[in-house]
Amino acid sequence: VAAIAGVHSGTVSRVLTRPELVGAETLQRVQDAIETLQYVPNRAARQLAGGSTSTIAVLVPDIANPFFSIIVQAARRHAGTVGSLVLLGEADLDPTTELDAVDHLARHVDGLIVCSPTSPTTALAHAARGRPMVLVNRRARGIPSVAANQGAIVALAIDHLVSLQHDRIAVVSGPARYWSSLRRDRIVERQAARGPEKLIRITPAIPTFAGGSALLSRIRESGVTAVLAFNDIQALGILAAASAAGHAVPDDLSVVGVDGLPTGAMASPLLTSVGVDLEAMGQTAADLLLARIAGGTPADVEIDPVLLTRGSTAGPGRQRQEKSAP
Amino acid sequence: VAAIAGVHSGTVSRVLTRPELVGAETLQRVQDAIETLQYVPNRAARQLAGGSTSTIAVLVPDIANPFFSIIVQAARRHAGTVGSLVLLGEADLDPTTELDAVDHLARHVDGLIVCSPTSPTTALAHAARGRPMVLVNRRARGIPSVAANQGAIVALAIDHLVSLQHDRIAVVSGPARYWSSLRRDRIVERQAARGPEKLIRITPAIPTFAGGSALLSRIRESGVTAVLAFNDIQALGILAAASAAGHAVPDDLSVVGVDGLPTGAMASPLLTSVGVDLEAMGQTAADLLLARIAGGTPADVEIDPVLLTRGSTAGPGRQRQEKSAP
DNA sequence: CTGAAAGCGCTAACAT
DNA sequence: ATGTTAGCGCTTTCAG
Repeated sequence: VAAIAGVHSGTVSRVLTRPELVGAETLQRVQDAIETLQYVPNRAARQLAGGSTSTIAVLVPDIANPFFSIIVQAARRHAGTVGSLVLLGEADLDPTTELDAVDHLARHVDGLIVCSPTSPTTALAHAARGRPMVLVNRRARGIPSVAANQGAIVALAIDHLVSLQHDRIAVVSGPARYWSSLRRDRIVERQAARGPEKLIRITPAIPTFAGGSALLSRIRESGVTAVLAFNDIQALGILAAASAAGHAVPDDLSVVGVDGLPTGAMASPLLTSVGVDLEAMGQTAADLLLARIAGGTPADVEIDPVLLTRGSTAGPGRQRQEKSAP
Repeated sequence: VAAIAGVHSGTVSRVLTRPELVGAETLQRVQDAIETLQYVPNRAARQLAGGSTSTIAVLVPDIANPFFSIIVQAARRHAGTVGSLVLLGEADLDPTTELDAVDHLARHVDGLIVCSPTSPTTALAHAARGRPMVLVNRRARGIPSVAANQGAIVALAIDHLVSLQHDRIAVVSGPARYWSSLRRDRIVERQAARGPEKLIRITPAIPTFAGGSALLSRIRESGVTAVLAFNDIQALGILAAASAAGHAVPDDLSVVGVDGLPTGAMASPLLTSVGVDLEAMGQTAADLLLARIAGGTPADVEIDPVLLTRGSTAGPGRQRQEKSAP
């Protein structure tokens, strides 16, 4: 490129990184050469010379989980629009693996997005070696983050159930490892002390399909007419167990999930869920990271959920009423 | 490292890449130094100097699709065991995007795994710039590949339905862009000419939930008692539409999916499916690629499916019989 | 078997 | 505004 544009390689570099420092005519000539040569700069050389790698890392606990794969997709797409590649890391919900992964990935990228981290924030920051980082589903001072508004999630779900006349509602906790889970717990606790409805906390529970299924008996024993699961997958487990046990949903039991995953709309009955815009989360995370890499100041974004009213919720005791009606 | 082990940097490099060329005592000394310093070589410098990047790329049409996210997970894990990082690419089911992605990714990796490619093989190979590549769900001469055994998938599904006494079966095609879809079409065609059962081909069809739902009327009109969908998601769409239309599954209609995705086990009724071990596919793809990078010869692996008999299939006309019983 | 030296392609200071 | 120079951290000849 330098040769055919008749300039020095240093000038080509400037055209690529700080075009405002280059004369208009030269700029044009170099850009033409780049175009005709289909020239693409070498990232390895760039990184080595102290420039940017145009690569970010996205670290998730489990890429096979649709919750994360949707976030990764959105983040990758957004990063791609500015020419960044993405390195994918997995942490397996293990703090040590997570720190190792951050430490390892940080060496090769301009910045990283860490989803649902389980290690202490300080350890994370240390492992990132000063690289810009944004946290998804966790807030920490000094580090930009994007998280679902847990307060609104609980409020939307409980309000919906209460408006349906439920007054005893089971609320299932999530893994203690997740900040979002802990935060939701606190909110539920506060709400339990305040609202007229009775909130029965169910914990510990595993937020998987099997974990949800295993919960059914405890839910029934607690005498509730409705349950707010930790997430959609767990809610589907409850749904399946209920149907297997001959309990009608929503007539005997209303079930509300969280996240609004596509799979919830494939169940029967269709799962009522508090939907979180995961694409927005992923895209926002990428946005925040790119801004931070560009030297911007950290920001914390909260994603507001929306209620997806579907078939798994209804008023309590509909069946009982029908049965007692002669 | 070179300093504290008292050797030249070139020797450190040899220890890392071809330890057999180094004296036993020196080797030990350098390895100790590496250990105490927690030294990790710089990939950018390595690549620049002509060495390996210890990075591979995995390209999928859509990472939010569980089919691919499971493959990616398995491939990434396997690559991770030998210290390789993975760059994630998405092709959006568009041949041009796909070629661009391959071309772009190939510059930065030791090799690539391309899942369900839609571009011509020669174009793919060209875009890969001579980098080792393995294809998933597509066979091409000269390029290693791993694919599900489509013949066995069709055989398993049809045999199952025939053994249940179905003799008119709808078979739904997949996207013409997919090699696997075309291949399955050919196999179905051959089977249609041979078997005693009547196979009604339904095409074109979109392998999504909505695509499946939209198919219900055509399926009913064809007068079949069972349907083999292109994949699980589409099958779930058929299931949902059937239930919405008041048709009982499996009594009025048996439905068989393909892939054995977890979500199929969360539906109601549980989806009968021809399961493909996607983890094995991902791991095998990584295996083949690493072997190829190491200079091995290309190989083609076929993954054999297993039938997951669940609730969405039964003998035909069960309901009719019951109704005509009295 | 190991040290020495060249250079991968780029960026960032410095010089003009 | 552009050319020049000196590396970035490694691998790879080539000597010894």
